[in-house]
Amino acid sequence: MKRDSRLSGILHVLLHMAEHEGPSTSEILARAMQTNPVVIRRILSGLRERGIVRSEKGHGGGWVLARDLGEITLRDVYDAIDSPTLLAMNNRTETPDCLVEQAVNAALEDSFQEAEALLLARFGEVTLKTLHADFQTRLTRTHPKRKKGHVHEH
Amino acid sequence: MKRDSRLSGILHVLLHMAEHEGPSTSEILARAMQTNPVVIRRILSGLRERGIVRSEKGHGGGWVLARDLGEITLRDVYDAIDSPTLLAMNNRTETPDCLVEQAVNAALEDSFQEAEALLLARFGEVTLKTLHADFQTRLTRTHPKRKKGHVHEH
DNA sequence: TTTTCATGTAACTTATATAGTTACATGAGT
DNA sequence: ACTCATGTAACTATATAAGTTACATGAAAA
Repeated sequence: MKRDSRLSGILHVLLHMAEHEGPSTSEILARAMQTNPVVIRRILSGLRERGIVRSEKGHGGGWVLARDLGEITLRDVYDAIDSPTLLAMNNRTETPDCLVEQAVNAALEDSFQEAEALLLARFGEVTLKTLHADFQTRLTRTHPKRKKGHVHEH
Repeated sequence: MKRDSRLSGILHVLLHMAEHEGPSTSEILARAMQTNPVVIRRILSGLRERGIVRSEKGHGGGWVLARDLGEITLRDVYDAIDSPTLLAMNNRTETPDCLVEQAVNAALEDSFQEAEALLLARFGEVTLKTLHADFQTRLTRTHPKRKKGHVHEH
């Protein structure tokens, strides 16, 4: 299976939006994420529906965060991209007649649900503000002199 | 991504092998798992390398468990099918230059690793004997009269 | 010793999901 | 009117699991 990297990608994009003065166009954001503007618009449209970002058309248009960084959890973002499948594994049959398979499925299902619950709980604990603070720390470590540096080379 | 159901499928097959007197052919096992014999042979060949099953060619040949049910954990089986990816999500870039992306990746990576560790730990706690006992319980609930029933209709 | 049966394995096809691209409509500002 | 940016449908590319075909290998039975 090709693994889903939308959450990782879109968090990156959101933090860039936060650093950017005024609206960011999907073209600029796509460059930061090294992908196509349509991919950005597609993903961000989900976040717009959830009130995480806003978009404007035309001159001076683009995307802005609709809430404070501290008010956006990874869980919010995950939900806004339509809660993609977390686990790469599955039970072969969802509701098998075979009692052997039922026993197997029940055991696996337990573990799967625990792992999913743990992931979602972690996502709920982390806000974009947390990530932004971590970024600032990394920036200071890398460029100790500069108070507020550039973000990257794109 | 298409989700991996090999673990679920092969556990089912192993328990059927345990119930079956003498060697089970890949054709019989494939019928139980509703798939192709080659798929069974392909997966079981990994388990053979780990000493979980043995196979014999020719008349009266087929597959048998090489160890006691209590000596085979789900973790053993998982490893034997080559430790497939557990999580359906990925970081977009593994070692990004961008500090923003590094902060994002680090946060996600933490959660991902916790979830994976939890799954593997659970797999390590459960043996085929556990699953077999659960199966027996289900059997008794479904057919209270019978001491030792058939397994299923395949 | 030939036939039958079962595994071993390579090569190919199918199915499914993410990601990327093209093309064009819509609407806001200049 | 012209430009810029989003909105979105439709198509293509890519990756991975799963299923299938075909045939070689080797063991037991006839």
